[in-house]
Amino acid sequence: MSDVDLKRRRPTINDVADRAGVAIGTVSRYLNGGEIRKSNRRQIEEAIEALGFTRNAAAASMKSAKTGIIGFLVPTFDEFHASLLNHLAPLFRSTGHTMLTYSHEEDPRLFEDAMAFFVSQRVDALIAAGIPKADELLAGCVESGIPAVIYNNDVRGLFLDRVFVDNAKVVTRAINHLIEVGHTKIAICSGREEESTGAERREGYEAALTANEIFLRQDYIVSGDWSVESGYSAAQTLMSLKDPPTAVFAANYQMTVGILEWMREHSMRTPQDLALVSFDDVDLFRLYDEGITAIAQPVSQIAQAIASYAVSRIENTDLPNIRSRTLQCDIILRGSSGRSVRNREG
Amino acid sequence: MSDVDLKRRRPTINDVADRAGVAIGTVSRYLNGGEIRKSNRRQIEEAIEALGFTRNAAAASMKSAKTGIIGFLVPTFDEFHASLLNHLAPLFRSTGHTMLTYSHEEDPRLFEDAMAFFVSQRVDALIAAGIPKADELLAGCVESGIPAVIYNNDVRGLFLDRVFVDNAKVVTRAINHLIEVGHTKIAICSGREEESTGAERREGYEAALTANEIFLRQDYIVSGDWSVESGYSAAQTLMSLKDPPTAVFAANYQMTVGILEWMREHSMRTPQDLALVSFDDVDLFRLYDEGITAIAQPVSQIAQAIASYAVSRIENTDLPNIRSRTLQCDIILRGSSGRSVRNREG
DNA sequence: TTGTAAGCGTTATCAT
DNA sequence: ATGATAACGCTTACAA
Repeated sequence: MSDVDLKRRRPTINDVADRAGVAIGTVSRYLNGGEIRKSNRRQIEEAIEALGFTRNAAAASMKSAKTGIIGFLVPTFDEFHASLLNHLAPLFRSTGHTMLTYSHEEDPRLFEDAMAFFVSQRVDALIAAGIPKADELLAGCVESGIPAVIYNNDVRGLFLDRVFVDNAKVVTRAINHLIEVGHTKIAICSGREEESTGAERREGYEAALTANEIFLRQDYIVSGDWSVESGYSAAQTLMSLKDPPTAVFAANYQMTVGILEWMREHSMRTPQDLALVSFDDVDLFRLYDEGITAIAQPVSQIAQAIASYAVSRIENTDLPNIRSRTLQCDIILRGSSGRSVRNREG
Repeated sequence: MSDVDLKRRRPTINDVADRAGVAIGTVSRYLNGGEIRKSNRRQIEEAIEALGFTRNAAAASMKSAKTGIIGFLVPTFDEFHASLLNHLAPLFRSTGHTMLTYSHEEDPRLFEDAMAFFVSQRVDALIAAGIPKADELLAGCVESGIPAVIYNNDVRGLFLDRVFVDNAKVVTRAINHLIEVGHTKIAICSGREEESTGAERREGYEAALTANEIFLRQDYIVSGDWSVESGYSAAQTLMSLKDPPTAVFAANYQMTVGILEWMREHSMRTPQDLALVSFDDVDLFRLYDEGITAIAQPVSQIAQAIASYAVSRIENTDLPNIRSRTLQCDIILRGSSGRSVRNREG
C-alpha cells in the first residue's frame, strides 16, 4: 500500500502498540504517565520514536472531559493586550494549561464566532473583555457550564468572575492632580460610553471637577471611540474653541497618540500649550519630550487575578459565588502635567 | 437522573436527533449544509436551539482530516507581531480558517511544546518565526506532513515556504543615507547574530561602510540581544569611547528604545548629539522629538504572503516546490537622521 | 502490570 | 432525502 506513503496517514496508538508488541491500553497508560514494565517502556518509546507518533488530542479529549485549553478572546492585539498576554501565558503554562487566542476586533459577529469556536473546541475556560452585546453571547457560555472570566468592561447579571481596575477613582486622582497644578480648564477625550471602562473614566473626570466646584463645560467633553483618529479630531475640536482648555485627559493610549499628532502638526508643546494626562502607559509616554503623565494599569496583577479565577473554576467546578476583583492603578507623573505658564484661570 | 443537571453533560448530535425525531445522519448533514427536508430542518433547528447544542469539534475532526485551525507560534507579543497578527487574522478568516496563537518566548523548550501541541491538535498549518534550533523541531513537522510557513529567520534545508524581508539591502540604504548626510562615524547596535535577521542587518551595515570606503571600526559594532536593556548598554558603551560615533543604527525597535532612554538620561538629543536610525517603525518614532528615521517592514504584505502560502498548501497538499518571498522595506526619513551640526569628519 | 472491550460524538458509506 | 451502522483514535473500566 503506497497509500500510506501518499496519504501520510498519521501513526496511531494502535500502530505503536503493534510495533512495540503490547496492547493499546498499555501504550495509553504509558502516554498518561502510568506504571509500565521497563522492557515494555523501552519498546514503546522505540516505536513512538520510529513511527513519529504524536497523540491525537481530539481523540483524547473525547473521553477525558478536559482539553487543557483556555481560550482568550482578544479584541485586538494592542499594547495593553500584548502585555496582558505576555503575562498570562506563563501563568497558565505553570498550571498545565495552554492559552490560545482568537481575535474578534470588537465585532459582535466575530465575537460570536470566537465563542462558538472555543465552545466547540470544549475549552476548559474562556477569558474575554466584556464588549457591548457580549452579555447575550456570554450567557450561552454560562449555560453550557464553561467557566469564564471577564475583564475591562462589566457585563451585568451573568455568573462570571470579573477582574476590573478602578477606573473612576484613578481618573479622579489624575484630574485632581491637574487641578492642584493650577488647571481649571480641563477637557476630556473620552472613550466609548457604552463600555463601562469608557463610562467610568468619564465619571471619574466629572467627579473630580464637581468636587472641586469647577463647572462642567459640555464643550470640554469630547466623545472619542478609543481610536487614534478620534483623538486627533478631539484635539482639533477642543483647540478650536474660543476658550480652549489648558489641559486634557485622554481615556486611552491610542487617543493620546492622536492628540499628540495634532499637537505636533500645530507646533504645540506639552505642557506649555496643553497639559496632558493619558490612560495606559507605554514606551512612548516615558520617552516623549518631558514625558507624558499616564495612568498605568497593573497588568501583572490583572493577569494573576484572571489566571487564578480561571484555574480555580476549572479545578473546582462548583464554586458557589461569583468572584470579583477591582485593582488599583498607578499614576506616573511626568512632564506633560507639569505646572504650565499660562494656565491659571483669569 | 439529576446527574444530567450536575454534570451538565453537553447535548450531542444524538440528543438532537432524538428530539427532532430524525436519524443522526440527518442532523450531521444539516450541520454540514446538506439538503434537508423542510419539515425536518425546522425540527432540527428547534431541537438545537432548545438543547443548546454545539458541535464537538474534536469529534468532528476525528473523521474529517481538516480541523480548520492554523497555528501561529508567536515568539512574544511585541509590536511587530501584534501588527502582523492583526493583519493575518482577517486573511485566514476569509478563507474559512481559524488562527490560534501560542507564545513560546523564544525558548526552544516552549517552542517544542507549542509545536507538539499544535501537531496534537492536528492543525492544518503552522506559522513560525525561525528561531535557532527551530530546524530540528520543524523537521518533525515537515515529516508529519503539516504544511508550515516560516518568516523572519531562515531555517535551512527544510521543505517549508518562507517569507522574508530584504534586511541587508534596506539597512545598506539606510546607512548610505547617513553617509550622504555627512556621517562617517557610524555605529551599529546589532541583534542576535545567530538569527539570520540579526546577521543580515549587520551585513547590510558593513556593506554600506565598505562600499563607501569607510573603515570598519570594531569598537563601533556592539552586539545586542534585541532587548531594551541591551540597547541601553550599547549606547553607554558607544558614547564612552574616546572617539564616539556621530550616528548609530539600531537593529530593532526595542534596542532603539534603550538607546533613547540612555540619551534622555544624559541629556543628549538627536540628531545633534547622536543621529539615529532604527529598524521597525512604531508610533513612538513618529512622535518622538523631530521623529526617528526608521525602517518600516511591509507588515501587510508579509501577512498576505504568509496567508497565501499557508492556505495554498492546505488546499493543495502536493505542491512540489518550496516557495520563498523576500519583500522590500521602506525607509521613513525623519529628523533623527537629519544633517547634524558637528558630525563632519575632522 | 497487562490485555480486552466498551464507549466518546462525530462523519461517511451504504442501502432504502 | 433519510436511516442504520461502521469507522475515527483515544481513555478507562474490568478482567486476567
